[in-house]
Amino acid sequence: MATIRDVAKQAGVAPITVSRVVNNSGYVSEKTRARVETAIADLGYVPNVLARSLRSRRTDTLALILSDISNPFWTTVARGVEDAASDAGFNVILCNTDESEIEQDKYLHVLLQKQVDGVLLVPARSALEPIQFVQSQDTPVVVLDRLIPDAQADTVRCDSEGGAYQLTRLLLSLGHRRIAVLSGPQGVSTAEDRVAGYRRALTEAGLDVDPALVYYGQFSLESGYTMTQRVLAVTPRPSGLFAGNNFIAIGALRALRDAELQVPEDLALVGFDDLPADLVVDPFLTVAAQPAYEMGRRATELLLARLSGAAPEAYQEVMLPTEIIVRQSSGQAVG
Amino acid sequence: MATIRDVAKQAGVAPITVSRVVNNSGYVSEKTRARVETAIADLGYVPNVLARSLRSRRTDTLALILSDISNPFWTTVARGVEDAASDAGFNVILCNTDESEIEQDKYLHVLLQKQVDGVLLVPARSALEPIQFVQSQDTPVVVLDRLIPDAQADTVRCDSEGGAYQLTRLLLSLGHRRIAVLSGPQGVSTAEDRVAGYRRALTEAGLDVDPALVYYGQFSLESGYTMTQRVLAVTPRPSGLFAGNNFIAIGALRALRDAELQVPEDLALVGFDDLPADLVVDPFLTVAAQPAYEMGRRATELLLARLSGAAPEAYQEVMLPTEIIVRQSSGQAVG
DNA sequence: CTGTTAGCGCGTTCAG
DNA sequence: CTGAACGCGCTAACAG
Repeated sequence: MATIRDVAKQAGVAPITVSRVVNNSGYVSEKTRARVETAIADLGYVPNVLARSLRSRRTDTLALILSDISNPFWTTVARGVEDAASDAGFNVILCNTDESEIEQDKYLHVLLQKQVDGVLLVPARSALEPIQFVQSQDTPVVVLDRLIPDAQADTVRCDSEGGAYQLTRLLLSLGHRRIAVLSGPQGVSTAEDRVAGYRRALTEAGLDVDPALVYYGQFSLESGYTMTQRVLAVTPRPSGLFAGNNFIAIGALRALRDAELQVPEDLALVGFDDLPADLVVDPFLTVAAQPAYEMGRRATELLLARLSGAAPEAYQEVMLPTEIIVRQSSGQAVG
Repeated sequence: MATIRDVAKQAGVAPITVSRVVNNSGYVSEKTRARVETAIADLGYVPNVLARSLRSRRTDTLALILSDISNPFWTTVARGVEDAASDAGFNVILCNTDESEIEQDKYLHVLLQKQVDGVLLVPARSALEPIQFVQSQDTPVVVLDRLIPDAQADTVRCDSEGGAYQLTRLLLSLGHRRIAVLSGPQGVSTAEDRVAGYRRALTEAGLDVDPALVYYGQFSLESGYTMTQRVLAVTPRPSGLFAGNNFIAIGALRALRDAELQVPEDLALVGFDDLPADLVVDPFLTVAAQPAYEMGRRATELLLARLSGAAPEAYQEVMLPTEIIVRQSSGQAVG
């Protein structure tokens, strides 16, 4: 609980000299530096960054707001953010919204109160206001993973539409004609884009989109389970299933197992987002994998560039490609 | 970027009055309150908690230092911490050490500089110094998941020894006589306790502990894979395998699959730490599950009790039980 | 190379 | 019920 003044007194110098030693700023002779360092060690001095930040007007802290860190996709994104921030000497505060705008806005408020230098936001919904609120406090934002139409902000995301298109094309090329899509919430761009890609692939193939085969729900296991049960009740039953994220895919697999249906024999399944190698013994889901770590890194680098003034004037829109990984769950060509 | 003074001026009151409105402290007449609130809204005023904390000497922030948030066990612990903290109006800063003492000590330093009110520490190694350092800054610590001998600090952990004992007994009761254990790093109490429980079960059953069947490594998939390969090279080959955590278990499963061995037909497998329902389609591992969420909650509640002075004088040592969940991987009785 | 002055934005203390 | 003065711990700006 020693302050900079205690150290200064002990070393027989002015507080600012201690500050220079601690921060490696300005000139300090070797001799005084040594004296100061001894005093610091003797007193067990730990600088108070609150006071530092209050004065310097920077906290070297970024905020990362996302839906749910327990989803391995977000865990990986967060690691990318953390690593990039850490390389630049920044800390990261992480907040889970569970897709709730209310939670999101609460967190934004708290974080701005904490004077974070920048915000990485995975928006719960496509609303402009939260972005504008952050910007009104002179704090830069990067929108991550999702698109907010008309937002004047940097964006880093993946090509959901394109990935969905390719996955659907894959099923079509294997001979499937009735394909259902189980997506996330309406109002979330990734959920909508994945349905859009699905539609484009079907339309291009000259097929009609059957509304009974298009589902919006949550990006959760429970929702995947329920939507799958509803799909299975449709006649004629589809032969292909496209899950809008990894949790929906797991929910679908359970529902299919409980209905005693085999994948891919009875139904072909493809999904968005791979599961990390650490978590699965035997990867067998065919997926459109997003470069989660890279997304986190890129977004953070962009934010840091804004902070340092190194970024170009115009807002950047970074779109990363997905990678289709074909495994067993999509099966072989049918009938 | 409006300050409390700007608001005061706009509302025609003193800054302290604004402070009273914002913090709901002291008396303010309805009329002035309304005027102040209008001014706050007009100016988009956001209080600066750095200044607040500097003055009040509390940040309402806790630190959580653990090995690796991408392990679902820790994700769940973190959720318990987050929820308990949030209920009490506290924020949590999370840091990953990857089991490195150097990283851990770096983070401790940063966190104390940030003036966190308390620390939840999953210690990378059984050293006293880090604990003492935190305490020297008048900051309370709760040691989480692991034991540090002689540490004068609250502790919340699970009964690793007991869980390991029961898992090993289970394998013994199924007729296995040669059982290998794949554990985490030496110097980490959970890794050592799990080996200790294994030893006790064998000894009690009148069996010798074959040193060739006891492995210390990392709590990682890679390590689990490698250790399993080494186990498989031992003659006579063991018929039972005890994995010291969930990642080691997954690594073991892969190694066994690559060696074209069936679980449980060729080898029975049991492990520590369950995988959350969200992540597995078909749980089949027999495990000693730890109440991860509960651990996080209890530890946080204890820390908060210390902060508020509500905790008893003496340091608490909370030990939670594990739950044995028998599934397919342990197989039926043999021989 | 070192020091002085001043003030970051807020809340505690004490006075009205 | 409201306000003035002061200082939390630190560093920017400006000397010397």
